[in-house]
Amino acid sequence: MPEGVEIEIYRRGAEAAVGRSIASVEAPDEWFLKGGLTPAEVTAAVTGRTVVAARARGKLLVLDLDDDTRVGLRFGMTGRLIVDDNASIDYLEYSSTRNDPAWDRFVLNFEDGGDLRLRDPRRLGGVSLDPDEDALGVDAFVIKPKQVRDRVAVGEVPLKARLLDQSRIAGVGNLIADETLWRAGLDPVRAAGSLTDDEVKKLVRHLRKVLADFLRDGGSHTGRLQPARVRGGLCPKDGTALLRREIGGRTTYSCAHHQR
DNA sequence: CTCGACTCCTGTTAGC
DNA sequence: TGCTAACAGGAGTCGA
Repeated sequence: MPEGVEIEIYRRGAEAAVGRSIASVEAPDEWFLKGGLTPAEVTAAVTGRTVVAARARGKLLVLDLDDDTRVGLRFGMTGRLIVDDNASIDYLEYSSTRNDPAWDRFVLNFEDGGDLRLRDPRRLGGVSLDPDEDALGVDAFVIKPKQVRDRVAVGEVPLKARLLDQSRIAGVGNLIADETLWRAGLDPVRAAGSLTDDEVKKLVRHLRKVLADFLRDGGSHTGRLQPARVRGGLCPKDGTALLRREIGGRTTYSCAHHQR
Protein backbone atom coordinates (compact mmCIF):
# COMPACT_ATOMS: atom_id res chain seq x y z
CA MET A 1 0.00 0.00 0.00
CA PRO A 2 1.17 3.57 -0.44
CA GLU A 3 3.45 4.43 2.44
CA GLY A 4 6.47 6.73 2.40
CA VAL A 5 8.31 4.40 0.04
CA GLU A 6 5.56 4.42 -2.57
CA ILE A 7 5.17 8.17 -2.28
CA GLU A 8 8.86 8.60 -3.03
CA ILE A 9 8.44 6.35 -6.08
CA TYR A 10 5.42 8.40 -7.14
CA ARG A 11 7.43 11.58 -6.63
CA ARG A 12 10.05 10.31 -9.03
CA GLY A 13 7.31 9.56 -11.52
CA ALA A 14 5.85 13.03 -10.99
CA GLU A 15 9.19 14.57 -11.95
CA ALA A 16 8.00 13.98 -15.50
CA ALA A 17 5.35 16.64 -14.90
CA VAL A 18 7.82 19.33 -13.92
CA GLY A 19 8.09 22.11 -16.47
CA ARG A 20 4.77 21.31 -18.08
CA SER A 21 1.69 23.52 -18.23
CA ILE A 22 -1.77 22.43 -17.17
CA ALA A 23 -4.41 22.79 -19.87
CA SER A 24 -7.38 21.33 -18.03
CA VAL A 25 -8.46 19.41 -14.95
CA GLU A 26 -10.72 16.43 -14.42
CA ALA A 27 -12.20 16.18 -10.93
CA PRO A 28 -15.21 13.92 -11.40
CA ASP A 29 -15.38 12.86 -7.76
CA GLU A 30 -16.13 15.78 -5.48
CA TRP A 31 -15.74 13.56 -2.42
CA PHE A 32 -12.11 13.15 -3.41
CA LEU A 33 -11.51 16.89 -3.03
CA LYS A 34 -10.65 17.75 0.56
CA GLY A 35 -11.01 20.83 2.70
CA GLY A 36 -14.24 21.98 1.08
CA LEU A 37 -12.53 22.28 -2.30
CA THR A 38 -14.87 22.21 -5.29
CA PRO A 39 -14.10 21.08 -8.86
CA ALA A 40 -14.59 24.66 -10.05
CA GLU A 41 -12.16 26.02 -7.49
CA VAL A 42 -9.39 23.55 -8.18
CA THR A 43 -9.87 23.99 -11.90
CA ALA A 44 -9.56 27.76 -11.61
CA ALA A 45 -6.53 27.46 -9.35
CA VAL A 46 -4.39 25.23 -11.52
CA THR A 47 -5.47 25.74 -15.14
CA GLY A 48 -2.79 27.57 -17.08
CA ARG A 49 -0.20 27.05 -14.36
CA THR A 50 3.09 25.24 -14.78
CA VAL A 51 4.40 22.53 -12.45
CA VAL A 52 7.75 23.63 -11.07
CA ALA A 53 8.50 20.88 -8.53
CA ALA A 54 7.32 17.53 -7.18
CA ARG A 55 8.01 16.98 -3.48
CA ALA A 56 7.26 14.22 -1.01
CA ARG A 57 6.68 14.61 2.69
CA GLY A 58 5.61 11.47 4.42
CA LYS A 59 2.61 10.12 2.57
CA LEU A 60 1.86 13.48 0.98
CA LEU A 61 2.93 14.29 -2.58
CA VAL A 62 3.07 17.99 -3.32
CA LEU A 63 3.13 19.57 -6.76
CA ASP A 64 4.44 23.13 -6.64
CA LEU A 65 3.01 25.43 -9.31
CA ASP A 66 4.59 28.56 -10.78
CA ASP A 67 2.39 30.92 -8.75
CA ASP A 68 3.23 29.20 -5.44
CA THR A 69 -0.02 27.27 -5.41
CA ARG A 70 0.59 23.82 -3.98
CA VAL A 71 -1.42 20.77 -5.00
CA GLY A 72 -1.48 18.06 -2.32
CA LEU A 73 -2.05 14.48 -3.43
CA ARG A 74 -2.88 11.69 -0.99
CA PHE A 75 -3.17 8.07 -2.01
CA GLY A 76 -4.93 6.33 0.85
CA MET A 77 -4.23 2.64 0.73
CA THR A 78 -5.04 1.94 -2.92
CA GLY A 79 -4.10 5.07 -4.85
CA ARG A 80 -1.63 5.07 -7.71
CA LEU A 81 -0.03 7.83 -9.74
CA ILE A 82 0.02 7.49 -13.51
CA VAL A 83 1.92 10.02 -15.63
CA ASP A 84 1.59 9.80 -19.42
CA ASP A 85 0.20 6.27 -19.03
CA ASN A 86 3.27 5.21 -17.08
CA ALA A 87 2.47 3.83 -13.65
CA SER A 88 5.50 4.04 -11.36
CA ILE A 89 4.08 1.11 -9.41
CA ASP A 90 2.12 -1.76 -10.91
CA TYR A 91 1.38 -3.72 -7.75
CA LEU A 92 -0.07 -2.47 -4.49
CA GLU A 93 -0.83 -4.71 -1.56
CA TYR A 94 -4.57 -4.71 -0.79
CA SER A 95 -5.40 -2.89 -4.00
CA SER A 96 -6.88 -4.24 -7.19
CA THR A 97 -4.76 -5.86 -9.87
CA ARG A 98 -7.20 -4.55 -12.43
CA ASN A 99 -6.55 -1.20 -14.03
CA ASP A 100 -9.82 0.60 -14.54
CA PRO A 101 -9.87 4.22 -15.80
CA ALA A 102 -13.17 4.59 -13.96
CA TRP A 103 -11.04 4.83 -10.82
CA ASP A 104 -9.35 8.03 -12.01
CA ARG A 105 -10.37 10.47 -9.28
CA PHE A 106 -8.23 13.41 -10.35
CA VAL A 107 -6.49 14.21 -13.64
CA LEU A 108 -4.25 17.03 -14.80
CA ASN A 109 -4.17 17.31 -18.59
CA PHE A 110 -1.03 19.02 -19.86
CA GLU A 111 -0.86 21.33 -22.84
CA ASP A 112 1.48 18.92 -24.60
CA GLY A 113 -1.18 16.20 -24.56
CA GLY A 114 0.10 14.11 -21.66
CA ASP A 115 -1.57 13.77 -18.29
CA LEU A 116 -1.12 12.96 -14.63
CA ARG A 117 -3.73 10.67 -13.08
CA LEU A 118 -4.51 9.70 -9.50
CA ARG A 119 -6.21 6.31 -9.80
CA ASP A 120 -7.72 5.11 -6.53
CA PRO A 121 -10.27 2.24 -6.47
CA ARG A 122 -11.29 2.67 -2.84
CA ARG A 123 -11.34 6.47 -2.75
CA LEU A 124 -9.35 6.73 0.47
CA GLY A 125 -6.94 9.21 -1.05
CA GLY A 126 -7.67 12.83 -1.81
CA VAL A 127 -6.62 16.11 -3.35
CA SER A 128 -6.18 19.39 -1.51
CA LEU A 129 -4.89 22.86 -2.28
CA ASP A 130 -2.09 24.30 -0.17
CA PRO A 131 -2.01 21.40 2.32
CA ASP A 132 -0.70 22.00 5.83
CA GLU A 133 2.74 20.44 5.51
CA ASP A 134 3.79 21.66 8.92
CA ALA A 135 1.27 19.31 10.52
CA LEU A 136 3.52 16.47 9.43
CA GLY A 137 6.55 15.33 11.35
CA VAL A 138 10.02 14.92 9.92
CA ASP A 139 10.05 12.65 6.90
CA ALA A 140 11.11 9.11 7.75
CA PHE A 141 13.74 9.13 5.00
CA VAL A 142 15.71 11.93 6.62
CA ILE A 143 14.84 11.74 10.31
CA LYS A 144 17.81 11.71 12.69
CA PRO A 145 18.28 9.52 15.78
CA LYS A 146 17.96 12.52 18.08
CA GLN A 147 14.63 13.46 16.48
CA VAL A 148 13.38 9.91 16.94
CA ARG A 149 14.40 9.98 20.58
CA ASP A 150 12.72 13.35 21.21
CA ARG A 151 9.52 12.92 19.18
CA VAL A 152 8.91 9.20 18.73
CA ALA A 153 10.45 7.36 21.65
CA VAL A 154 8.40 9.16 24.28
CA GLY A 155 5.30 8.47 26.35
CA GLU A 156 3.28 5.43 27.28
CA VAL A 157 1.71 4.91 23.85
CA PRO A 158 2.67 1.62 22.19
CA LEU A 159 5.77 2.00 20.04
CA LYS A 160 3.92 0.80 16.96
CA ALA A 161 1.25 3.48 17.39
CA ARG A 162 3.95 6.12 17.74
CA LEU A 163 5.57 5.10 14.48
CA LEU A 164 2.24 5.47 12.71
CA ASP A 165 1.70 8.99 14.11
CA GLN A 166 2.31 11.18 11.07
CA SER A 167 2.69 14.31 13.19
CA ARG A 168 5.77 12.80 14.84
CA ILE A 169 7.38 10.94 11.97
CA ALA A 170 5.93 11.16 8.49
CA GLY A 171 5.76 8.32 6.01
CA VAL A 172 5.70 5.18 8.16
CA GLY A 173 2.67 3.01 7.42
CA ASN A 174 1.57 -0.33 8.76
CA LEU A 175 3.88 -2.51 6.69
CA ILE A 176 7.00 -0.39 7.21
CA ALA A 177 6.29 -0.30 10.95
CA ASP A 178 5.82 -4.05 11.30
CA GLU A 179 8.91 -4.89 9.21
CA THR A 180 11.09 -2.38 11.08
CA LEU A 181 10.07 -3.58 14.54
CA TRP A 182 10.42 -7.19 13.46
CA ARG A 183 13.95 -6.64 12.16
CA ALA A 184 14.91 -4.53 15.18
CA GLY A 185 13.58 -7.15 17.59
CA LEU A 186 11.32 -4.67 19.38
CA ASP A 187 7.89 -5.53 20.74
CA PRO A 188 5.24 -3.26 19.11
CA VAL A 189 3.34 -2.89 22.39
CA ARG A 190 6.31 -1.63 24.39
CA ALA A 191 5.72 1.87 25.68
CA ALA A 192 7.43 4.18 23.21
CA GLY A 193 9.21 5.95 26.06
CA SER A 194 10.66 2.72 27.45
CA LEU A 195 13.32 2.35 24.78
CA THR A 196 16.95 2.66 25.86
CA ASP A 197 19.32 4.86 23.87
CA ASP A 198 20.78 1.76 22.25
CA GLU A 199 17.31 0.56 21.26
CA VAL A 200 16.52 3.94 19.72
CA LYS A 201 19.69 3.72 17.67
CA LYS A 202 18.79 0.20 16.63
CA LEU A 203 15.30 1.31 15.66
CA VAL A 204 16.62 4.12 13.48
CA ARG A 205 19.23 1.89 11.88
CA HIS A 206 16.63 -0.71 10.91
CA LEU A 207 14.14 1.91 9.77
CA ARG A 208 16.68 3.34 7.35
CA LYS A 209 17.56 -0.09 6.05
CA VAL A 210 13.92 -1.06 5.62
CA LEU A 211 13.20 2.14 3.68
CA ALA A 212 16.24 1.61 1.45
CA ASP A 213 15.36 -2.04 0.87
CA PHE A 214 11.72 -1.30 0.09
CA LEU A 215 12.68 1.50 -2.28
CA ARG A 216 15.15 -0.76 -4.08
CA ASP A 217 12.71 -3.67 -4.25
CA GLY A 218 9.73 -1.64 -5.42
CA GLY A 219 7.39 -1.12 -2.49
CA SER A 220 6.35 -1.65 1.11
CA HIS A 221 5.04 -5.15 0.38
CA THR A 222 8.54 -6.51 -0.31
CA GLY A 223 9.53 -7.12 3.30
CA ARG A 224 10.85 -10.41 4.66
CA LEU A 225 8.04 -10.45 7.23
CA GLN A 226 5.38 -9.75 4.62
CA PRO A 227 4.79 -13.35 3.42
CA ALA A 228 4.16 -14.36 7.03
CA ARG A 229 1.69 -11.53 7.74
CA VAL A 230 -1.25 -13.92 7.53
CA ARG A 231 -3.25 -15.74 10.15
CA GLY A 232 -1.18 -18.64 11.37
CA GLY A 233 2.03 -17.19 9.92
CA LEU A 234 5.40 -18.25 11.31
CA CYS A 235 8.34 -15.96 12.06
CA PRO A 236 10.79 -16.14 9.13
CA LYS A 237 13.66 -15.77 11.59
CA ASP A 238 12.92 -18.47 14.14
CA GLY A 239 9.73 -20.26 13.10
CA THR A 240 7.75 -19.08 16.11
CA ALA A 241 4.01 -18.60 15.56
CA LEU A 242 3.50 -14.89 14.98
CA LEU A 243 1.23 -12.85 17.20
CA ARG A 244 -1.64 -11.14 15.43
CA ARG A 245 -2.91 -8.16 17.40
CA GLU A 246 -4.55 -4.82 16.83
CA ILE A 247 -2.17 -2.06 17.92
CA GLY A 248 -2.68 1.59 17.16
CA GLY A 249 -5.85 0.58 15.37
CA ARG A 250 -3.98 -1.53 12.84
CA THR A 251 -3.46 -5.23 12.38
CA THR A 252 -0.03 -5.97 13.76
CA TYR A 253 2.09 -9.08 13.32
CA SER A 254 5.07 -9.67 15.57
CA CYS A 255 7.23 -12.47 16.94
CA ALA A 256 6.70 -13.38 20.58
CA HIS A 257 10.15 -14.94 20.70
CA HIS A 258 12.58 -12.37 19.36
CA GLN A 259 10.67 -9.07 19.62
CA ARG A 260 11.10 -7.84 23.16
C1' DC B 1 -2.09 18.63 24.51
C1' DT B 2 -2.74 13.66 24.48
C1' DC B 3 -4.91 9.54 23.20
C1' DG B 4 -8.17 5.88 22.10
C1' DA B 5 -12.44 4.91 19.71
C1' DC B 6 -14.97 5.47 15.82
C1' DT B 7 -16.02 6.34 10.82
C1' DC B 8 -15.31 6.68 6.03
C1' DC B 9 -14.38 4.21 1.49
C1' DT B 10 -14.98 -0.37 -1.84
C1' DG B 11 -12.49 -4.41 -4.24
C1' DT B 12 -11.37 -8.90 -2.90
C1' DT B 13 -11.95 -13.16 -0.79
C1' DA B 14 -13.50 -16.77 2.35
C1' DG B 15 -17.30 -19.43 3.40
C1' DC B 16 -21.85 -21.16 3.16
C1' DT C 1 -23.26 -20.73 -8.78
C1' DG C 2 -24.47 -16.85 -6.24
C1' DC C 3 -24.70 -14.47 -2.31
C1' DT C 4 -23.13 -12.26 2.18
C1' DA C 5 -19.97 -10.79 5.53
C1' DA C 6 -15.48 -9.94 6.89
C1' DC C 7 -11.29 -7.67 5.87
C1' DA C 8 -7.78 -4.28 4.56
C1' DG C 9 -5.56 0.81 6.52
C1' DG C 10 -4.69 6.14 5.98
C1' DA C 11 -6.65 10.00 7.93
C1' DG C 12 -10.05 12.97 10.06
C1' DT C 13 -13.15 13.78 13.95
C1' DC C 14 -14.76 13.57 18.58
C1' DG C 15 -14.96 13.06 23.46
C1' DA C 16 -12.58 12.11 27.81
